[in-house]
Amino acid sequence: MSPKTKKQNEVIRQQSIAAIKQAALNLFAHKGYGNTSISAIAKEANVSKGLMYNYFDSKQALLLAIIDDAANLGQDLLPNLQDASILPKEHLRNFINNTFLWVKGNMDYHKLIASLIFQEAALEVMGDFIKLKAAMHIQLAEQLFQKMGYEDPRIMAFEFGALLDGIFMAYLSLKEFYPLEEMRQVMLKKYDLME
Amino acid sequence: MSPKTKKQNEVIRQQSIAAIKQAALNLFAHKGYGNTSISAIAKEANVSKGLMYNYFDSKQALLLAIIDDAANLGQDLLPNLQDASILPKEHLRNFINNTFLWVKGNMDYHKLIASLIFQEAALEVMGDFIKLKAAMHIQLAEQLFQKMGYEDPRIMAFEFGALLDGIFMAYLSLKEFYPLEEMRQVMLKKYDLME
Amino acid sequence: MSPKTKKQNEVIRQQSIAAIKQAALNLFAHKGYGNTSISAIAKEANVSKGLMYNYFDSKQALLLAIIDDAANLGQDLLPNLQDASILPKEHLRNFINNTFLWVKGNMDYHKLIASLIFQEAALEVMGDFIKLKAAMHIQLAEQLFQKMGYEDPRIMAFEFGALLDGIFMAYLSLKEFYPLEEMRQVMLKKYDLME
Amino acid sequence: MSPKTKKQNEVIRQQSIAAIKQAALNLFAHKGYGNTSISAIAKEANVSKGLMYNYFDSKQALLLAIIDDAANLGQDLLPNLQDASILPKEHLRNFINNTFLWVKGNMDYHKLIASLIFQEAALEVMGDFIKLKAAMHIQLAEQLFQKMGYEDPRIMAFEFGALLDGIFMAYLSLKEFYPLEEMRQVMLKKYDLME
DNA sequence: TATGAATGAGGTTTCATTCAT
DNA sequence: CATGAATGAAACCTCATTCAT
Repeated sequence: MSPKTKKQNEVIRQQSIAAIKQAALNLFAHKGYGNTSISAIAKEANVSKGLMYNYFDSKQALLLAIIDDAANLGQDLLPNLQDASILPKEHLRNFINNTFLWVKGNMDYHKLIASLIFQEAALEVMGDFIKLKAAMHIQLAEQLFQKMGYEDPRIMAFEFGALLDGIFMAYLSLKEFYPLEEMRQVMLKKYDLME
Repeated sequence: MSPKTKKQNEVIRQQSIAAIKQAALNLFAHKGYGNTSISAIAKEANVSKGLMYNYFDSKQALLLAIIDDAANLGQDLLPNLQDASILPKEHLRNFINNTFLWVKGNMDYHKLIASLIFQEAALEVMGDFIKLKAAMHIQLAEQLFQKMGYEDPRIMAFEFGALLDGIFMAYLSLKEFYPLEEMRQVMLKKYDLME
Repeated sequence: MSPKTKKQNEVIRQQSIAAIKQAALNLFAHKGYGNTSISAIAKEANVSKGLMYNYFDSKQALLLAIIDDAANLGQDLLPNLQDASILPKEHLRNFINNTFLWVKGNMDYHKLIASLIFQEAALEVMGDFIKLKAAMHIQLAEQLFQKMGYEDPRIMAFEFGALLDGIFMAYLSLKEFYPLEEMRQVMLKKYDLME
Repeated sequence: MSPKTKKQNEVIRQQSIAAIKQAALNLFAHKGYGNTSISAIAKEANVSKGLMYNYFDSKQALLLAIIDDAANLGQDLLPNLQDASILPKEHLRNFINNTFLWVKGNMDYHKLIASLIFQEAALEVMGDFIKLKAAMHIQLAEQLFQKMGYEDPRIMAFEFGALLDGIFMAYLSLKEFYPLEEMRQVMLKKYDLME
């Protein structure tokens, strides 16, 4: 009966938004964006369809919000090259280890993004966000390889990126049957990063 | 006055079927299976919606027919390991070269299949066809690495597969901006297959 | 190579027409008019769809042609009341016996007509043909009952008609499980027509 | 500001469901199930096509729901033979009177069910529901005739059923032109049930 | 803030009918 | 006389979105 305080409302809002995003991510990742209906998301999140439209303008807006979250989460992976107190080798090792950790812990985000890469319509909507990120990774790797004195850092960066992408793609497909940990070791060994 | 001969009809049928498959492959690959309507396919193929259903029982049957074509095309890539007159090294070199050629020449097929990997609904329908094929490639690579005397052929095969997948995935995304030819050289060098 | 004579052509025509009607009757009766496609009829009749349209202007025209055949076949059932050399009792006995024979021998016709009775659209198309026929039967029975000296021949005729219709309706539903022969005996006994 | 209460929603739901069923029954009965489109039902019920699918999974499910309603309505017709305080004669009289009343008051239900009997496809879907019911009626009549001391109750029951079916069939066809009330009297007299 | 009944555009599919040969 | 490839209207159905409460 008594009206909720602003703070209480804000908490409720955040909870609802989080539940919706969580449900949507789960369904988008496993069934695909096109095969997931708003009704299904609402049911999974235990809210009404109407509420979803209070927080997100459209199904597409919901997708973009999720992608955005993924991007923000991913930021932490990037080593700060400006930090001169850390050796390039260490940077690379951290990057590899962090990336493996992130993918293992955020399979749904990774799966969703991967599934969108092959849809031009999706790519347009996502405003080059993905391509940009891929380019950034490659560039960063190139700089590290250069600092480490490798001969052809650009091509090495491409190889590095392909290896990571290919490993994670197979992992998404095979899941627990894929030797993910062994592949991490392979990568560390390949760039002479074993501790 | 008389009806068309059987041969004439067969030619017409094959032309229509080819046009429909071609249009569908094109749209499926670029827009995604779920985002492509029968109407769009019919318009692209310059036939009526109804005609598609003369030749394919459903949209899904059309997809399966296209996947089947891809599978048949892909058969030729696999080196015949039984052929003892060819060295393992040569086998591997051929496999790599053929695969690069195939992907370059059949980008749409590759894109379509890649896009389906991340859709569980699609995977079920395709009856493990894709997983099977992937497994076959890995197994084949493992056998070759073993014959070539490498130490841990299984993990090497996984690395090999990841590298190929990652390269092609990036290529599909970046197209002419991706250094595909240089990556082929990288692979040949990596396994000491330069001529 | 040599052109067929007119007579030969006429024979072929009649064969094709008969085959089409036969197939259509069969399918209409068992699957229903609405659930039977022209393709199915053509396949069942072993002719092309186009040929059907040579002989019948439309699916509906084909239905009407079949109904017409049924009507003509049914004409023979009606006893000729003008023939004074036959007693009313004998007329009635013949009518009953002939009707049972006809229904048993022409289940498909009967089933088809019965299924159309409940569809107003069909009734309109069939131009009151069925209502007329039913009325004729009732009127005829009424005349016979009158001649036989019964008290309320009109109501008796309605009862007579209802009994016949009800028996045949159940027979169509239960087929060999229905005691058709026994019901014929019931009717003959009821009107004191046993020989 | 606040959402509708559960009770309000339930009322709305039931109203919509009733309107849809009513419209569908009307059209199914008069035009036939196969000749009635969802669009037509929606228009007749003054709702959108989509709403029908909120409440019924398919056109067929809608049909089944209507048949189910008819079955429930029809339950009341069956006399309770266990009730020893009522004479068989009375039971039979009640059954006849109730059935005539029911058919007069529920012509559409009766017409629909009758029309479905002749469609094998429909019969399969309805899971022998209709055949079962018919068999029940016959069996019940047989028991009554036996208790009443008739000689051949089984055949009498078949005759009884045929008469009822035939009367109602003709009534559905001729409507107000059919002497339904007189036929009821005929039946009561026939089994010596006049009060 | 929250609900879910309702909508309607658009998707997949069927099939009577046409027509070039 | 005969064929069957092709069409397109109309059927069934789905679902993102709106809106009264």
